[in-house]
Amino acid sequence: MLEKFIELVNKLKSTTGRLEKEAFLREYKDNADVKAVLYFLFNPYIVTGISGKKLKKKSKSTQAPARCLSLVLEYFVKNNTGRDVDVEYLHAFAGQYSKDIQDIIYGVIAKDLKLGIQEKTLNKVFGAEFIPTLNVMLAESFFENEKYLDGKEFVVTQKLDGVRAVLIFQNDTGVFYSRGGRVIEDLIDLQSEANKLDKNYVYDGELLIQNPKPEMDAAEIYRATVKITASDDIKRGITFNIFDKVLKDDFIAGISQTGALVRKRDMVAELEKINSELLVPVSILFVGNDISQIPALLDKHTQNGEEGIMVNPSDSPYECKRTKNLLKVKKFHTADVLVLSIEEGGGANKGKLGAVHVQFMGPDKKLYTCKVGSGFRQDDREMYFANPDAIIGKIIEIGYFELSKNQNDDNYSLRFPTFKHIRHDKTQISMH
DNA sequence: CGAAGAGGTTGGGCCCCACGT
DNA sequence: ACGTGGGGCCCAACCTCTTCG
Repeated sequence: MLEKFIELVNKLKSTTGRLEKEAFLREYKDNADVKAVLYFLFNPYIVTGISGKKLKKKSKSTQAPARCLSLVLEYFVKNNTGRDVDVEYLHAFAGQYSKDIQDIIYGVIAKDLKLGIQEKTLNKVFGAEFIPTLNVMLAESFFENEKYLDGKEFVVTQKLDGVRAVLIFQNDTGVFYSRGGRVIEDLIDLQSEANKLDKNYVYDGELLIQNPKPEMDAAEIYRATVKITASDDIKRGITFNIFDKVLKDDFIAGISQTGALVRKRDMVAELEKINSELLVPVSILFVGNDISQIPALLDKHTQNGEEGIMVNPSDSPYECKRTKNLLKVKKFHTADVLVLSIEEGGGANKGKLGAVHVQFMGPDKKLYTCKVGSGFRQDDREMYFANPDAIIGKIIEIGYFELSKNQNDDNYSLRFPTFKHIRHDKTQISMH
């Protein structure tokens, strides 16, 4: 099993061409052993509890190595909580091999082996059922795709900052799935309300806490929602805010040709009839073709702490992928912040800049720190890591969505921070 | 030659689990 | 018994490369 897999790894690493990678994979179409490793590596529902930091732990005891890789995979499917004994078990097995092979074994168990292929390529070669996935419609940015709306009528709805969920009926039972395809268990009240819906359809929406306190802003409501949906307890007090409705057969096929406006009006009509406190229609705010209305609508729906708005062309399909037929309109802030230090990256960014630690000013005029690691280009990452003084102590402009807080301390941080450029003309921190 | 597709980086913050005190 | 750190997953943004049309 291991030898053949390593042979494939070496072939995949020998090229950057996707078609060539697909051809290599095709050679192993009938090799159940190799496919089993790929399945383990790319099935998102298999987790091992082992990653970088755990791998650095040194073994305290020695144990006899497992006989073969398939036993190791089997072991980690069952033992996935990341105990020291599990790390030792892995070290014992990997220790029998040379450095190169060890790296591959560790990459498989930590599930971070980079081969330039992922689930999409595997399913293209081995069939759509090979790696189980769930794909929902994801949005592109409005400001980068404004032209796409030219001459089209479109529908505007509110953008909700909660937890994305799709409701799919299986054997007459409503099951809620997260964006990553995980079942969201124990939403007992919502599941019983869901029985009132048409079971031939899939409902797409956002989970949010039911009665947020008036003083809570959108960020606090989001955190309160995650707190409940991510816990193992029974999940009560959650509403399902539905923004789309698609025939189940179409959803499984990956596209529904029914236009967005028709789908949304149908959904709103159905929910008004049911009149449930927990199944809330995301109402239509605007229908028309005047793009100049969008900034005004955005202003209106960010003033009281809302996240922004969403736009679908009226007659566009529901597509189970990231698409311009769903555009998100959000306001980003910019700030000039001070770089305190830099941090090395991982993977492809090893030996290059990973992130910078920056100092910014909170609304209380006190100074806080956070990290900024997105937005750098490859040549930036190389240059700043080789010459840290080119960025440390300098003011940089960054983009961010909002100031954030966590439940552990009183510190502020920034949500979705991204690097823009160095401000050679500035010496002071300032927030906009 | 630009758009689309796919892959791989990075952030904050929540949960649960394992481990050390 | 309790605090802390790691892993996994929720929210993402953004860059790079290949292939398609």
